[in-house]
Amino acid sequence: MPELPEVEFAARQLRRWMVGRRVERAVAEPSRVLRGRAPREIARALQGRRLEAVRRRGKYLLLDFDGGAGALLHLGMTGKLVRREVGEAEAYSRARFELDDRRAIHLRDPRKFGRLAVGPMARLERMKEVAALGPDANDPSLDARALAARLGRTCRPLKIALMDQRVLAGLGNIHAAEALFRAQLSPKRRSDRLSSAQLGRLAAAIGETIGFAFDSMPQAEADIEYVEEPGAENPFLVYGKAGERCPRCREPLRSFAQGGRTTFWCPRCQR
DNA sequence: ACCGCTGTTCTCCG
DNA sequence: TCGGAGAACAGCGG
Repeated sequence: MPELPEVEFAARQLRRWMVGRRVERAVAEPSRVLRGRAPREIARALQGRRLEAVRRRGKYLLLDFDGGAGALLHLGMTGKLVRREVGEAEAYSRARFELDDRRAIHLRDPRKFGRLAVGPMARLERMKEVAALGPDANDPSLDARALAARLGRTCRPLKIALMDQRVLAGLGNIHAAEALFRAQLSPKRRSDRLSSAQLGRLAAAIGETIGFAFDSMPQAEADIEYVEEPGAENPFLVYGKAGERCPRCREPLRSFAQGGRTTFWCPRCQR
């Protein structure tokens, strides 16, 4: 499920549900989500702590508890946060925080691609995956110059570089393809050979892509669970639309494999 | 029944 | 050291 917009949605939900609350019990099942750490380490690190803040860095969630304690959460491909009553079962729950309001926040992750780590926040922030993250794709100061500094570091194809979290944090397969379509740039182009006009277009396109995704998402004020209805229409411009006509030039859209993922694009108007 | 997949990380290879 | 391919993780939906 999650790229940057969905993770931002999860961050907002978590703030509403959990900031200011005390964790009465933290429970985790042994699973690869814990990366070999013992469930009781989760319990020991978080039990009795009050959540002070929730931050998002790219697709990571950083939970700041009192006393400098922290939790680092990545939703992987199928992870999601849900709120239940304490005692209510949740399928595929890999960890849960039982709060002082009789609610339990579960990390539900059927495929176990997600990740939960706990410990002093200072240590979590020094972990390589977090420390090496590029600037947030949603950062309003991301302009042509900033993008040039990031993309100039590699000669890989644009689409691959945009999905590299060390280059830019937050874009995944869908939004990288969507941003390139909006910028009219080929996913195959070398990252380090863009003109400043093209970089400007790309910076704007990334902002539009993320903004559009935010806008088409339910706002986190209500206690709704974010689930796409089955049969809902594909909301994207090119993702998942191979064979359909380009919304800009009517050329049939195409797809091809790139870095083990499927890239969707318009071969006519993306150059 | 089979294939693909909104993510990350690892290994193997050039 | 870089980069590409493929595998692994594991369940669901088309």
